[in-house]
Amino acid sequence: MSHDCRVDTALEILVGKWKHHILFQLMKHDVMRFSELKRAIPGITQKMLTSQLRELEANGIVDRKVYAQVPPKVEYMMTAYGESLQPVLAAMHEWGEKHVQYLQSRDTNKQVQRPPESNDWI
Amino acid sequence: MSHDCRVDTALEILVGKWKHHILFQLMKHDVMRFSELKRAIPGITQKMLTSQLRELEANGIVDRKVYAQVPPKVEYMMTAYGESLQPVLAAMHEWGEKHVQYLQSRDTNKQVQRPPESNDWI
DNA sequence: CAGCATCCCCTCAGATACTG
DNA sequence: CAGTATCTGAGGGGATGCTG
Repeated sequence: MSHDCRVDTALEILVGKWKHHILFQLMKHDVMRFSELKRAIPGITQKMLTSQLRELEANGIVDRKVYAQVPPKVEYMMTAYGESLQPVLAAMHEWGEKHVQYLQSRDTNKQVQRPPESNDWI
Repeated sequence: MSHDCRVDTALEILVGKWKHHILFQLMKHDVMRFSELKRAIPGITQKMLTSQLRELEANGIVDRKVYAQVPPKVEYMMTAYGESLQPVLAAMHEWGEKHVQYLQSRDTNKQVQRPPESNDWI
């Protein structure tokens, strides 16, 4: 009743300037080291990457594996539970694409059609 | 910046402390006046309600109908296009519910690992 | 390599007051 | 009734430096 809806719960997980980029990478690559993630997400700082990963970890979305060695090696991967976000992200991605087209067709007619992309969500 | 996925496009529409509450109400009621929305969403201020509605309107999600009369009367409703958000919100809501349960079961029983594959989320 | 610690800025959103 | 107009504080996020 007062649950209104749990959309905000999902939003809390996804909101954050970089969180869905991280999820995108981890869903694409299975396992990634910290530096790999940083390289794969242009513009992100260590601080942001760390904090966002910590939040995702605290929510059970990603797993963190630390190897006791020097130099340090830390691997990140989606948890099985985290994978359950896939349909949600897919729905958002799909709608987002439609919305981009919608805005283009609405705002102006001289706008060129969007070129094909290769790195979409599954 | 990120051309690899359109999740952020959907996020831009949904993010905002009150936006999904407004969408929830408008999807439930078809047509609502400004004051009805304000009453239906406890805690929201006029400023927030106005600004969020303006953004939704600018994105073609909601429609604003002004009656030229005194006192003023303004009605808000989902656009046909805005209705296309419904499956996205439904997916997020569904996942949010599962996540709440997941957090509860994880917090109340920290020793036992939850079997990830035998589940019905999604 | 993978971080933590600081400092700082800027936006979001709350409170309050005013208006056609 | 349905809005504007201001002021303000909190915190999300950036830049930089240090460390095991």
